[in-house]
Amino acid sequence: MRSETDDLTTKARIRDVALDRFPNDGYAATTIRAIARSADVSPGLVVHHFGSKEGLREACDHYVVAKFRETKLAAMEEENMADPGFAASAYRVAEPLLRYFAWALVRGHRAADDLFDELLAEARAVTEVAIDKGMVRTSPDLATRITLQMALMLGMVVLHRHVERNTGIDPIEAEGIARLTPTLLELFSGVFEEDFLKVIEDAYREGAADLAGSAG
Amino acid sequence: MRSETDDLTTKARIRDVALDRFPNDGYAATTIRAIARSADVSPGLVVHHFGSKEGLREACDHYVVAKFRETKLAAMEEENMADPGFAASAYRVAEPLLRYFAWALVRGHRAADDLFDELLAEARAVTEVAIDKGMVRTSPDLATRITLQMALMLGMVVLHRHVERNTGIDPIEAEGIARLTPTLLELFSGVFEEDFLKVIEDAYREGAADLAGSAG
DNA sequence: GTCTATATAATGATAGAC
DNA sequence: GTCTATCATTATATAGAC
Repeated sequence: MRSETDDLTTKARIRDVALDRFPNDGYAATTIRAIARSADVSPGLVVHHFGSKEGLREACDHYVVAKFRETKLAAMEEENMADPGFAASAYRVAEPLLRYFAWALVRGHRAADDLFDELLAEARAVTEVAIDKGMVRTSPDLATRITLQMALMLGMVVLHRHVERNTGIDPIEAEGIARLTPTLLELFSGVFEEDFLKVIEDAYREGAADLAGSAG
Repeated sequence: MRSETDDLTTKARIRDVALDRFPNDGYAATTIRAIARSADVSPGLVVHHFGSKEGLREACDHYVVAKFRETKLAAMEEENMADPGFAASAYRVAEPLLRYFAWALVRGHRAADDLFDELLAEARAVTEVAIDKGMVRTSPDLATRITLQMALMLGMVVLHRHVERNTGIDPIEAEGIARLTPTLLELFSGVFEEDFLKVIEDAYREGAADLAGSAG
């Protein structure tokens, strides 16, 4: 699943290890030594490349956010606004990136805050178009509604472990979010205009059939 | 706002400080020394009372979870099931407790997992009754729907900072959750039967009027 | 770019006096 | 119950060789 830009410089390898460790083990528990060991380099080299542990963390932040933007924008073009209310494009990124983003969101990293606000601005724009087209319902306080829905959805990602524990489906995985989509549509069905709701439900059923066919 | 059981033993004071610090500063950054300083005791005493830093954390877990259960159960009795789908009773606890619970939920502490599952079981029971009474709609996969809604709502609490940043309303505060209720009702309106939705919307408007009157 | 060796600081936990 | 003093460990970051 490695992307075509296999930038496996040593520096990138260190960053990728940190990217994986920080959300899973926590910041303090992820020591420079542990990262160095996993990346098969010396602790000194980690510091050489990133200046400090904090520098490494910031490098991870910026890398993840940049990568997230790329993927998100790509997803936007291909299928524009299949289900605008969901900001579903936010989830079209690799699992480690999403996991890191969720972690940074909870810890309140600057870059993550900025990305959250960006996703929000985008969701606002998309939703306004969708309202004009009669797909999505308007609201007495649309800005708050969109903000809450974004926080709810990303919050679910943050608490994905509990969803997985209780349903066996992990919303942080691409397949998991797909399987949970019908239920999410049901939960947020009040946001959509009735006609459009039928359209996306049908679209999902087709997509599910496709998936079942290709995965079989 | 201190409860009538003012158990201000030194041990309780230390625990309260830790309760406040762990979610805000993180586990590692919350040193025994820092806790001791805030509680005006020696670092040695912290260890004397709780055995170790990990022991202190577990004491916090159990205290918060127990307190949460008390408050939740009390709220259950008085107004039974005003809006069952929301598991709103989960939010009738003091802000520091909710903040700690959210933190423990993200970190995956055992006691927090158990409480999450308990809230889920309760929401299931309440929802089934509500469905029988024609207040809430059923679902092709009710268990998943309830689990997702719980994760969404608690996830919003975990990401409360971002809601606050973007709307000026903080869902971790009692007043904040009250102000956000109409929008949450709107987002999840698809979950309720139409007649009942009107009932709770009216009930909210009355409540809001009451609040405005008493706060004016 | 990469390593080894080390300086410096801070932490969790212990021991024992009061 | 509460304190002071201290140990042992471990961490980040630096210095300098290769």
